Amino acid sequence: MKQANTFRETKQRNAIHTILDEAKRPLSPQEMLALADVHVPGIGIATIYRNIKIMVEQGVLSSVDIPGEPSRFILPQHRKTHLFLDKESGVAMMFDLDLPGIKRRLPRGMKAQDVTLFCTGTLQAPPKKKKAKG
Amino acid sequence: MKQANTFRETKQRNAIHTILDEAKRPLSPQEMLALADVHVPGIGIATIYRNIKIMVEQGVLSSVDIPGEPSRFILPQHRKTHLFLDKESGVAMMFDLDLPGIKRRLPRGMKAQDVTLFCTGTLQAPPKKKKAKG
DNA sequence: CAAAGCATGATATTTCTTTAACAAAATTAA
DNA sequence: TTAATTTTGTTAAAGAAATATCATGCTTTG
Repeated sequence: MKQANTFRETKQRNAIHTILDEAKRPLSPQEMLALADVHVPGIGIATIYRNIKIMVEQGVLSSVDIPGEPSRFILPQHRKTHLFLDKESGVAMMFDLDLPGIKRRLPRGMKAQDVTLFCTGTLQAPPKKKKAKG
Repeated sequence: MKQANTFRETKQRNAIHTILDEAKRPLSPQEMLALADVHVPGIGIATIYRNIKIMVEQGVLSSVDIPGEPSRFILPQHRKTHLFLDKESGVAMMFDLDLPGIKRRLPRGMKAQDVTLFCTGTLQAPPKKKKAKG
């Protein structure tokens, strides 16, 4: 019998979702490939792109554009307003920060819909979290 | 006698500089082609890219990266800190705006070298300037 | 104004990111 | 477990931006 078009659960698809959930930051397709490869050795770049496309259409993934860089992707629940990019490592992070009345402070004629900070510099490694009973 | 490697003055090169000087905003190579073509009909895209490269090396031009867009270029004397992009028209503008102590307000671990606002929305046409005796 | 050599325009090529094609493998429903 | 259908990995190919090539045209210098 012919089935309706439905999505299947695969190791690869689960791995892609897992690494995005754990990263909590925007990942490039290449970063996703490297991280997913730990869970599913041999996973191919086409699988990454294929699932990015599908997940974005489903609304499970959201894209993040960065100046002069390929797009990154993040789970919507991890998305924040502003961006920080460590240009050495290519690691991108998002963060929130209130900029009160920022839209009203723009020059005449600039009616902004979105306003985000884009910062570049160096990311210091956060102190290791102590595990309970660790 | 063999000449030292020197730069020559051409219609094309002058036109490229002129349009950048008049625009006072970041232009994409395609925008530059269209605008320069008014001054020098038939100018080719290769000439645009060639001169962009040369002028950037000379420090006469400075590049401006925009998320999800090809690079724009601006004369250094027109460069400002922040960016506004009209996504409809593709027109980019720069502006200054003080964000006091912004670097100190970033989350722990983010040591920023550069902090710029990136705004998208709609650009309203500025009111026409009246010329003296106009 | 003539020779030397840089610049131009048209086009081919490169580079990088993303998508397509397809046989084989994996998943699902019965 | 079987049969149907989706997914995967490999590899080719598409798209877009930027660069290289090269015959011809311009600038410059003497």
